[in-house]
Amino acid sequence: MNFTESEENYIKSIYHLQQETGMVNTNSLAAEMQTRAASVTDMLKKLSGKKMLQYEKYKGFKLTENGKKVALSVVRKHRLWEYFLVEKLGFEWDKVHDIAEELEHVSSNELIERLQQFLGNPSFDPHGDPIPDSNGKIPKINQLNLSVLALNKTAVVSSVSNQSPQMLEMLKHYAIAIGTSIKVIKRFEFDGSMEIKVSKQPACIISELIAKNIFVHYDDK
Amino acid sequence: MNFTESEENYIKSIYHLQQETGMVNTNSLAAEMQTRAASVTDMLKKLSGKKMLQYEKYKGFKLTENGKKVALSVVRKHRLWEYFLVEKLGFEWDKVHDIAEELEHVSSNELIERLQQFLGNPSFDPHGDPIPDSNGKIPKINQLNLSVLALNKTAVVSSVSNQSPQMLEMLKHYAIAIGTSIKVIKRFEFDGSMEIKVSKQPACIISELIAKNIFVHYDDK
DNA sequence: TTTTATTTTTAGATTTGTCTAAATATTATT
DNA sequence: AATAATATTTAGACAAATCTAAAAATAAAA
Repeated sequence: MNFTESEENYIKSIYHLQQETGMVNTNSLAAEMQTRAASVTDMLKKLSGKKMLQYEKYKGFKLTENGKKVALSVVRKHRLWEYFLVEKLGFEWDKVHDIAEELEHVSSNELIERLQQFLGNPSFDPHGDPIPDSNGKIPKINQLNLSVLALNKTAVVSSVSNQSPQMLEMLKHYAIAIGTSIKVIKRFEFDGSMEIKVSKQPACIISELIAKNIFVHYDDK
Repeated sequence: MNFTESEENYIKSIYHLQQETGMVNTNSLAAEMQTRAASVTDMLKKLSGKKMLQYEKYKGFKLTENGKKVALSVVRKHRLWEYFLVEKLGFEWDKVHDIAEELEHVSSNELIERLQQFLGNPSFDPHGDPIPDSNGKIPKINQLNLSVLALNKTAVVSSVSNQSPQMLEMLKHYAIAIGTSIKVIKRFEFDGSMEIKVSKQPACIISELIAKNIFVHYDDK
């Protein structure tokens, strides 16, 4: 089946929202899409006509299996393009989102298969988010939030949930990136900040807010 | 100024047509765009409102200087993406046109500047067509048609005007590609066919039609 | 359990790009 | 120069995606 750019964007947003909440409601989707509830309702009808949605008036909605497939294919394209932009074209990660939003709607499947190969079949995008394979399978990783990592256990930064320029600036300052080794030396009860040790850096202190946006996994050597 | 995908496509088509004829008329543009004359008229009004066109009702039209700039920027993007698809992703040249038609509308200027650098600032796309630079300047090459190349003068294939799968198949068979050295040994009056010598290949005969689609230039060593 | 507030949907309008059919202009032919 | 043929434009309609304002359904509060 064929989808317009707008339909793909709605499907992708619904996918992201239902990851959190299971069921999605009109207003939250309107907020996510930066549009009006009335516009959302119109699109819901269209998508449910195309069997992308389980939708009951006034009750909320979620993607069908087919809907999920479409969502994953868009997410896959988005993340592969982000990887391309950062790794091949040298963009900073906070600059790639909007461009990938456009590239993800280019329709050729062969393009995306070849791109994936060209990039060396990456499993994670530059923010650490997993890249679904062509069957929609998502690579899993046992990650936990840095704010709950056991003391003095070395772990590896696997993803960062806030991808703003401000966050990037801070992470650069602390020399933290995806793949960096990190351990927590001490936590301070007063404000939740913590002393950490980043590989090859002197120990330093980060705020609770930063920690909550960093996910790590144990190095499975 | 901002342009829709549709506006960009019209501007690009007008550009290509006016290269041939100077002035463009409604019906030929409708044919080129695979649409109806009435739709063309509607768009002409819109583009002339945006000062992209010199347009007089019933008289024909052509791009303004600003219009040409927009056209060249779209052509640039198209050809850079074609280069990427062939050289980096390994597509055959007859498969890249439709994909580049979509990619050319991705709007980021930084993207295209970085792509150009990443590709090594190519001057010609995989079909031998020149790639305008960021100022709209088009690299020139003194090319002539293979059908009028002087006998026994070695030249280099610089572009091929028919880019169909059928043409590609023939060229592969003759081991002719962009950059291949070639000379004409003999012309046959009977049907315009000619005996040629392609580097490292035994001499062979090609039809007049093939020759007319191949452009060459003298190797300026 | 009414009343109030919130959420969601409908109704109707708007913009963009397209279409068909009819009207008008231009060009070619007798 | 009148008529026929062709090219172009207008008028009016339609689908997609959006919007505002109002109505209807649901949830929360008194």
